[in-house]
Amino acid sequence: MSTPAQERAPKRVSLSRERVLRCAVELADESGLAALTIRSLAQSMGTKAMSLYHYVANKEEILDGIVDLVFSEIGLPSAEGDWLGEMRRRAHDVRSALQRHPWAVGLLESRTSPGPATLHHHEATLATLRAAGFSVQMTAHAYALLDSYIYGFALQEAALPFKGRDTAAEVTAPIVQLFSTGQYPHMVEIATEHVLKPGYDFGDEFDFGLDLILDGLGRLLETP
Amino acid sequence: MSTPAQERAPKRVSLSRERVLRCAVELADESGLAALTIRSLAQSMGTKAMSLYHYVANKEEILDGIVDLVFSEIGLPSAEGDWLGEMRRRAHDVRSALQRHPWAVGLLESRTSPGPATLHHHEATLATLRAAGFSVQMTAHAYALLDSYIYGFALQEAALPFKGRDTAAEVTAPIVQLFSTGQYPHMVEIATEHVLKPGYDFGDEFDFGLDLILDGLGRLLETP
DNA sequence: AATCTTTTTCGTACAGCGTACGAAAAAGTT
DNA sequence: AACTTTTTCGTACGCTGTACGAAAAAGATT
Repeated sequence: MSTPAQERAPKRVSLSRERVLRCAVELADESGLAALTIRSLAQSMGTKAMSLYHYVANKEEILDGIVDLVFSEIGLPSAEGDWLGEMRRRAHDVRSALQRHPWAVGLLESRTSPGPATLHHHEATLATLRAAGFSVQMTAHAYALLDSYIYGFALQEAALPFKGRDTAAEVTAPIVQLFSTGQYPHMVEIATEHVLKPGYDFGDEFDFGLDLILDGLGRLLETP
Repeated sequence: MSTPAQERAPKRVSLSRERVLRCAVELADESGLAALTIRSLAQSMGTKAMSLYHYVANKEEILDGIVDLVFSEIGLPSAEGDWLGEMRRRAHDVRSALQRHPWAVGLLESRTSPGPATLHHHEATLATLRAAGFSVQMTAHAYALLDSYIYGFALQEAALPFKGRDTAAEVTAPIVQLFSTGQYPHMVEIATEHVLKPGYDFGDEFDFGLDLILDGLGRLLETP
């Protein structure tokens, strides 16, 4: 080690738009979206701020780019497979991608120009629903419903002060203590009888809603 | 008019935490979250930046505060009413609040300390579900599902480049032109046969998903 | 009315942000 | 070796949140 281990060695790598975006994702994953500044990104790539502007027009383009990069990680559903399985798998894939990159959820709200990976993803999903027999209208309804649920779940998950199995207790217990016998009896009830139970993971709630939705959609497909 | 009509008259008003937050909401509504800076907020109140810090500790507290203010606009569901009607009304209320204040959706992801109005809202919703006969576990499932859907829908709505009835065409038509006979046939299909139809409003999709979800929950309540 | 105390305002300053501009350096071509 | 193109980046500007301490205003007490 030449540098006295103050930070991750900024290994100098030949630049490119692709690499800028990949490093941006990495940096956001490690340190959060707020830490993703042009200067810090440049430093993590072993270069200087203004050098990046040869590959991206501005920061907006970086944000658009990393959102599309997240979508590119998600496998495309197949119109040939059974739609229920494909939609369930897709839902899980999208959720886990948004779990790996929690900052992406907050970015979705402000990105209005989808990238190519995003467009391909939408196209493949629509194709699968249409092939399943849904009408054009029904496909629009179903897609809006599914994505609303997935994004909303990811949004709530990103806002949680804890993450994963058995990690809620540390945060929740003192709050419950504070509220007990107070003005929030039902929140305390949910906390003590559900959240604080061993093995609790908010992520487990995902399948409940997903199955209910897919069930409802399946019902509508059968009885037109 | 003394000042030559350059901006909205910054009517000097006696300060208070309450008023700071209210003005912050107003400013974010009018000019977007990015325009909500300490300096611009101060100017809109006819005072100077540092004066605000006597009422709020920092900007984070302002963001927490305005999110809670949005929740305070939403009527509380009643545990006495029929749960289905109450939950439907609540869903619509939350959605329209997030439509009035689109910036709030993006803020939800980063706020981990809910304010009093938010807590009261959660408490009342949980109470209604429990009173309807849902078990503790089922209430947790139902709440996560409903809020995921509502937030996710609001998120997608906020990301749309158009808003309201018959406004999609202007934005969508040129894109369809660009893509037609191209690699996105199903997106074009949805656009031409659904989105571009007169009277289209993405907001109308909300009820489809909401009814499907409430239907599914009702079914689970009856057959335990 | 004068003095003292507390509350409220805000001028100045600083580090960090995105990025415009143009020069310097490097790489590629002839 | 000379010229051209591509790539790097030093400097500077206006913006951000906010630390610090002084100034001003308001209230209290004598």
